Amino acid sequence: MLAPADLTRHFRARGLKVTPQRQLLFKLLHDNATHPTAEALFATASAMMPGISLRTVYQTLNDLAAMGELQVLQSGNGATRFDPNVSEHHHALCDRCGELHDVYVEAVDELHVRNLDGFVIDRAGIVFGGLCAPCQSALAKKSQRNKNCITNKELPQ
Amino acid sequence: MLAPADLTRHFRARGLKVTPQRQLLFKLLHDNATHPTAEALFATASAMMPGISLRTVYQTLNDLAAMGELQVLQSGNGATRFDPNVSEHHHALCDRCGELHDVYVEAVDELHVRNLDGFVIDRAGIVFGGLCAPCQSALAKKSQRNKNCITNKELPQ
DNA sequence: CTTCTAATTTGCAGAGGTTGCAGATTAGCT
DNA sequence: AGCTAATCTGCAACCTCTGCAAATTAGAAG
Ligand SMILES: [Mn+2]
Ligand SMILES: [Mn+2]
Ligand SMILES: [Zn+2]
Ligand SMILES: [Zn+2]
Repeated sequence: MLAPADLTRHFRARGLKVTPQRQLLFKLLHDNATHPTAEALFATASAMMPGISLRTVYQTLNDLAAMGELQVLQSGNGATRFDPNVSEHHHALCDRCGELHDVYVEAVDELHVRNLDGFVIDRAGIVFGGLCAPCQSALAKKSQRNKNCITNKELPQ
Repeated sequence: MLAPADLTRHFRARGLKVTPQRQLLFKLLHDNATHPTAEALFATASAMMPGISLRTVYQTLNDLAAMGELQVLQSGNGATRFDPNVSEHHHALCDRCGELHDVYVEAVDELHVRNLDGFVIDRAGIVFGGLCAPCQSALAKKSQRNKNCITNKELPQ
């Protein structure tokens, strides 16, 4: 996504107005690598601009996505996630904390794909599943704590 | 997903009952490559068994998914799609008709992933975007029809 | 075959995410 | 300062999916 000042230009050039609400969202999104949901942005925005409407957040996110300034991602559960990083990249989704990390994958378009059956590919999106570093430590600690405990299988029925 | 007869065994073995509703869904899902949504299955099921409840369809799909007999996919828009093909495969999503095609990709785990930052990957899901064969023909025909039309750019302002 | 009971089915209400709508407000041009 | 199209807001509505409780039933047991 472009910097706030550039977005301002782009919006005006398209006959769109640059309101305080939009400027705030431009700032909150710029360089934001958290892949926030609309609700998450709304929460942050509300703290800085009480009274801003969730509807406005959605509106602005949709506008930015339509302009190609945001990538739209589907988070496994419910809410859509918005990604200001529109460079070619992919994601690693942690099974434990649910966070999405940006990853860069090489030679994606050299993958050998079978059964295409005439389908013409023009892009690819990869989501890796696994555990992020912090969650690995957390799980390691937990299994350490349980080392002396009897397991379910060992319990008397 | 296993064949209906085998699912019946598995369900009974787990103390789950095999009702007519479930049997119908087993049949509708077996070898079904359409990646149907719950609503789609409900529509088909309703035609064959009037009165079946959408709630029951969801329940059975969730049970099957929990047993590992169905893969759960997120269709870009809203509804979850269910996939009885649980072998390792990926998908091609048509931009025009929205259908998902099964594709098989080789050497996925040999991809070079940068910026992992300690993340440990244990699986990958790839969605390719593009146009399926039928939609390519359809679009070719449409552009053929428009060949003699003046474009917007050429219109007198 | 009858009886029994835990599992299942249903219908409906309700949660979560997102959009349509219309009246009040305002950015930005003149 | 005035004008007007674009925007903001609040709310209702929509869609997908789940929780709940009463009615039904599969399948085991006698
Ligand atoms: Mn990203
Ligand atoms: Mn599939
Ligand atoms: Zn994590
Ligand atoms: Zn298509």
